[in-house]
Amino acid sequence: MSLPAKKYDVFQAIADPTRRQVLRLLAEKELPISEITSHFPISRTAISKHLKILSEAELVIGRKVGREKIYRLHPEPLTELKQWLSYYEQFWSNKLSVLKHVVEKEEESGLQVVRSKEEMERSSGQ
Amino acid sequence: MSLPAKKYDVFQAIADPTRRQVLRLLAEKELPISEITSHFPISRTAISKHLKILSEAELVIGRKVGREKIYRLHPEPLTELKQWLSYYEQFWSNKLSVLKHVVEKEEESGLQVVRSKEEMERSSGQ
DNA sequence: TTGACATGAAACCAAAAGGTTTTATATAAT
DNA sequence: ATTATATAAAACCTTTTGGTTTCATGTCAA
Repeated sequence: MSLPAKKYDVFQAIADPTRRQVLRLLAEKELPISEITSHFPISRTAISKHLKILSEAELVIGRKVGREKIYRLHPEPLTELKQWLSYYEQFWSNKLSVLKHVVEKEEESGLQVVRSKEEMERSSGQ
Repeated sequence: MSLPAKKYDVFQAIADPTRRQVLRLLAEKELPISEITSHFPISRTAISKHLKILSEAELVIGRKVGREKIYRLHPEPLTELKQWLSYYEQFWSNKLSVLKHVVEKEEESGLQVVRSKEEMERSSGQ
């Protein structure tokens, strides 16, 4: 009896450039489907499908108002992305973080680490 | 004449769960294709294709050593993802950032903003 | 109440994605 | 020299994706 099993996760949802643009739009303000569509060269139906996918990923929330369906941004699921990313941050970002890991390994191995001020500055440059 | 025009960008590259797992593996240490494959239930050829996609997105780098091709993580392109994400951080995360924007708007409009210490603390709670 | 508007839903389509199997080629080991 | 290993490349297959067109339905306005 597994859970509903969302068909679209955040990673898939943001993989498409059109959907990313839609998110940007909705970040400005909530909009009905027709208005969203007016920003794109594709059909209203296509946009509707993108919205359904974003909706399944819970990146947007739609509510019906009269004959319109108004969507707004719901950014919370992006935290999952952020967490995923955070794992890799240790590997790139500034050279300092690389140094940090070298140091941690050296500390684990019981070595004493001494670096000069000059070395620090060389390492932290972009 | 336009640039090479990468077929796969970071967003697409990380959309697939298998590719995300491959990245995780390579974060531990560099590995030849056959070893990577041994961690998955799919064929070596399939893994090879995933690696090609990751390679196009420049998330991994492969070098030939003897008859093996050894891949290692190259996380730099993830900065693009981070930048993309950073735009949305203002919208979710802590309530404080929401407050921050309210304040900015109020400041724009020339209003003076005064909040109590208690209000600050209430707003910053997870 | 009769259109016009906004969306929903279904049927359809071509291309891309994610696999497989088969065949070829270079390198290593015996 | 021969065989085993590691990968590359090509052909093929099925499902998913991103789009379209067409038709149905609910709501607003005249």
